[in-house]
Order: sequence, then C-alpha cells, then structure tokens
Amino acid sequence: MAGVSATTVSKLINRQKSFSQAVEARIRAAIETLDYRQNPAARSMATGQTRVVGLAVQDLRNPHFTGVIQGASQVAEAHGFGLMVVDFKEKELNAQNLLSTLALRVDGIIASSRLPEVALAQLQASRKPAVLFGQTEPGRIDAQPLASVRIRGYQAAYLLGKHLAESGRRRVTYLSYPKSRWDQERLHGLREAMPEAKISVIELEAQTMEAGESIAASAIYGADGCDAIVCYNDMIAIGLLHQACVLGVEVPGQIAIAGFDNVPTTRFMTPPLTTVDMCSQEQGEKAMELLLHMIKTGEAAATELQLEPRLIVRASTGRK
Amino acid sequence: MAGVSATTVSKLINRQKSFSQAVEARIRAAIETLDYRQNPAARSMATGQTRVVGLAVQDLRNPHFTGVIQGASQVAEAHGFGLMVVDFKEKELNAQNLLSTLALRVDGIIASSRLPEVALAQLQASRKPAVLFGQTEPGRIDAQPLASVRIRGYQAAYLLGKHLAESGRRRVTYLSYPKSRWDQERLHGLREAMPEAKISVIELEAQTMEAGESIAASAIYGADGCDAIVCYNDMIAIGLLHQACVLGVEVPGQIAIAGFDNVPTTRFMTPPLTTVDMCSQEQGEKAMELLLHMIKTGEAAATELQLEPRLIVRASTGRK
DNA sequence: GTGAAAGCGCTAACAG
DNA sequence: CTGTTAGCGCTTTCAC
Repeated sequence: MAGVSATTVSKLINRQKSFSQAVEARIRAAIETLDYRQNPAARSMATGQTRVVGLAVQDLRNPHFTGVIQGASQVAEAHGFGLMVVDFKEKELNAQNLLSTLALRVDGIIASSRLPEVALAQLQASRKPAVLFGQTEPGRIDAQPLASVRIRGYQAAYLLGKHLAESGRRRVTYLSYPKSRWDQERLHGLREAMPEAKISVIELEAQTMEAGESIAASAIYGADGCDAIVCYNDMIAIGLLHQACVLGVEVPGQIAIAGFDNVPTTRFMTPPLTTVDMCSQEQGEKAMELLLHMIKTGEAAATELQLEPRLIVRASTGRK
Repeated sequence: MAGVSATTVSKLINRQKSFSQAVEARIRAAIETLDYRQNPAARSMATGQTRVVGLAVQDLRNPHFTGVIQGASQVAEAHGFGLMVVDFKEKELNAQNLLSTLALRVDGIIASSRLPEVALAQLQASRKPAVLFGQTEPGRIDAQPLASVRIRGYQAAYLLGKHLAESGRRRVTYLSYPKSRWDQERLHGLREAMPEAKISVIELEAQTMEAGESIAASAIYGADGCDAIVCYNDMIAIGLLHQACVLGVEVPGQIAIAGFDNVPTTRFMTPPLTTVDMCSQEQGEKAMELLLHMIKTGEAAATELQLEPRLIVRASTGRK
C-alpha cells in the first residue's frame, strides 16, 4: 500500500522486531490515513487465538454475579481482551450447550465452580484454559485439576455463626438452597460455630428475593422461638427481611436476619442487612488475571487462589 | 474423512442443498464420531460474519442495565449468537475505544442511546448494523439514522408527576443527573404534569445509591416544605429512601419518594418504592430481535420501536 | 447431488 | 531489517 510488504506491517503491529525509523514512520502514516484495523477473524485463524475470554454464570440478575462480571470485565479490558458472557440460568442443559459453543470462540473460560458436574467435565474436555470461581469444596479438590479462585464458604458461615452466638441467638433457622453444592458447606460452618444453638433447616427452590419473601411467614413463626434466620444468600435475605417488616416482626429485636455475598443493596435496607462479603468483584478480577496468565504463558497450572470472606455486621443482627 | 469432500459437509451443515440419504447419513455419523465442530474463526473469515453481537452499557452494576443484558442475552442465545458485553463506565474515552474494537469482532452492536456523541458518530462510521436502546430524545431523531428501541422518558415522568399531584404533593424536589441526556426530558414531563407544584432541582454527580444517600439531608431539609422527591433513577432513590429512614423522616407521611426503572429491589424496600417501569428486559429483547433481523436481512432500516413506560405505585408515595 | 479450485486477511518460517 | 512463500479451515463459484 505505502511502501512495504504485509509481513512487515504485521511484525510492526505485533511488535516483534525493530525497524528502521523511515519504514516505521511510513507504515504508521499509512495505517493512520487508511484507518487500518486488523481483521480479528483472520488473525484468529492464523494464530489460533481469539483474544476473547468467556465467562459463564448462573444468573445474570444476581448482583453477586454482576460483581464478578464487572471485575473480570475490567481486567480483560485492560489487557485488550474481549469478554463473552453467558447466563445458563441454573439449567444443566443450557450449561452444556452454551459452554461447548463458547469454548470454540474463546481462548479461555471463567466459570462458576457451581457448574453442573457434566458441564465441568466438558470444560476439561475442551482443553481450553479455564478458571473456576466460587466457594471451596473440600471433598472435590482432587477431582478437579482446574485452576480456581476460591473463597471458603465454611469460614464465611463460621464467622457469621460466631457473631450470632455472641449476640445471644440460640435458635437459628437456615434457609437452604440445596441445588447449590455450596449450601451444605455453609450449614456446616454455621453448626460448628454455634454448637449450643438449635439449628433447623428449610429448603428453598430458588435463590431469589421472591423466594425469601414467600417463605417468611413459615420461617418466622414455624420453628417456635426462632431468634435468627440465616439465608443462603443476600437475595433471599432481602426478600425475607422485607416480608418480616410487612408482618410487623421486629428485626433485630425479635429475630436476626443475615445473608451471604454483600450485595450492594444490603447496606441500604431497613434495617441494613448483616452479611458476609464474598469478594464478588475480586473473584472476577483474580480469576481473569489468572486466566490471562495461563493463556499467555500456555501453562495449565491448577493453581488455587484463596480469598478471605469478611463478616459485615449491620443492624439486622444487633442485640435482641 | 468418511467418504465425501469438505464442500459437501459444509453445504450440509449450512443446510444449503438436499442430499442423498446415504451421504447425509455417512456425514452425520462421521460428525458424531469425530465430535466435529466448525471453527468459528475460519467460518468468519470466509463469510465475513461472526455470529456474535456486541452490547455496550454505561454501568454493569446498575440492575436496569443488567435487565437489558439479560433480555438481549436470552434472544441472542435462542438464535445461536454469542454476546460480547462492554461496560464503558460513563467515560467518553472508554466508549470510543471499546466500541471501535468491539465493532470489528461482531456482526452488530446494541448500545445505550445515552452514549457520548462522539461514540455515537463512531458507531455510524463503523457501518455495522446497530440498535440503540433507551429514552426517546425528540430533538435528535433526525440526527440519528440508527435503529432504536425507545421509551418515552417524558411520558414516564408525566405519569409519575400526575400521580404525585393527585396524592396532594405540591413542593417537589427533582434529584437530577445532568450527565445524562435523558435527565431534562424527565424534568420536563414532571413539570408539565404538575403545573401547580413548585419544583426545585438538585444536581447529582453520580447515579448511585451512595449519591442518593449523601444528598438526602440537604434534599429533605433544604427546600423548605418539600413534600416529594423524585430521583433520576431507582439507585438514587434507594439511597435516598434509606437515609431518610436513618434521619427519622417519615416516608410517605412527611415526604414521598420515587424513582425510575423499576429495578427489582425497589419492591423490597421499606416502604416499597414507587417507580416507573422502563421495561429493562424488554428493551434488551426487542433491541436484539431488531438487530438480528437487520443482520440477517441486511437491511439497515432506521426502524424506531416504542415501548410504554408503566407507573408502579407503591407505598413510598402514599397519601401524606 | 457432489467435488475441485480459489480465496477470505492474516501470521510464521525461512531466506536474503 | 525486510520480503517470499505457504497455509490456518472454512465457504463459494462453477463445472461435472
């Protein structure tokens, strides 16, 4: 076009070698005037790399996942990578199909470690670099030679349990979401932190504000003398807290309420909701950093990064 | 591989012609055993299509945009299209860079119509099919020969204003977010719906819960006798409502509070927040349907679709 | 109904 | 430091 061969331009753009001042200037000028841009598809075909990463979450509407996406997106952007997001809505079938088509389009995948087993297996089969994010699952570490950014659900629940015990709560109801493999870990942490408390469990079908709302009456009045309700996540807790207010139940006077994730709105509820920060955004950031590192170096290290949950005490679990 | 030429396989996969039973069976069998998948990059290079669409939003953390993404994602998925999401965080520079790189990777772009002017211009220059979503801007229709899914901000504010007037509110403060080009339209609707009310305006730097929280005291006590506060969006309203409770202000007894967007959490606030549903998810769905139609037919029609805002009356604007 | 040949726009290996 | 040659995996004329 303006002096040199395509190869030279390619090398310049990919900063592979150094060039004579004259040539470099001419090329840059030409690029400028022609407003030339690489064709990513062609580049991909030649290199086998797409400079795009995939991110799979359970539920786009849950602010916890939005936080993860936000974190991941930021880091990807800083490295010039694109981000493809898929929401498989807790459906096993979705997860499989979406993941397998996604894998073809990207250089690597970040996915919730709560992915269905089959989808997890498929991820490994895809041979793409992959990083899982989410709660630690002690029993399964050996089974998963995938890199991951973890946060201890047990620890999170333990912190919360200790706090509740210290505030004098003795009869706790745990609103469980058994579809999640993280659920039991949380219950476990709670139990160990509150050996003297009676802990009963109610199982929920969904992890939504609506689910928390509709279970409220039976959760509050069901187990007699219940003085604290811990929810699988903040979405449930928000719904529950709201309905408790509607029912005229005093929070925290009569009953304490808490959740997990530290979703932004929890701070703005009345009363503000005690929760455990699960580092949503940081999970996304770290996972993306790890993944990009794997992509660039080509090493498939099954690194495991640990984040620490932080208890956020707010008014919803104040003294009785 | 197993009997035929690459051409034939290609034609079969893309359902271009019909084939003899025998051949079709053999090919399908081979695809099955080899677990063959098309290489999207190669396909893209040959066809010039990526089967991916881009979606650009202001702020991933705002549930309104999450709703749009959700809607768009669903439709894209149903049509076998991937979705690349970019969050330009209200930064003009971001918007430009991100959009121009995005444009190369996708077959079309959906973007908030609140995009900075320069970015908007760039979108048009990219010559990719594009659909804007968001509030109608009457003055600019001619200037934008882009397809769009619109919702009348004026109408939304008018509905809300009428409701407030009917509930006897006479001294209204509007928490404005002047960075948004939609802001004035809302104020305008409010003014026309409440000709007998005194409307004062406070300008905010951010459209976040924190912004609503920190302006609360001056908004509530500043204009004397203020009996209603309308916020640019629900995020601001949530922060404001929370802080009003902290300050011991009665809502709606002393002051009414309302926002726009019908973000899911508004229903679960105490008191539940009156808002105007701006059809977040539907905006995403319609925009994606429109865009995919444009991509498939190749026509660049500057269609404009209108959605109707719906007033959602809740307790936060009950009678004094 | 099926195949052969050419080419999409780039990068990689090897010369010069 | 720069250019030549080849080929990434698919689709697309155009013959057969």
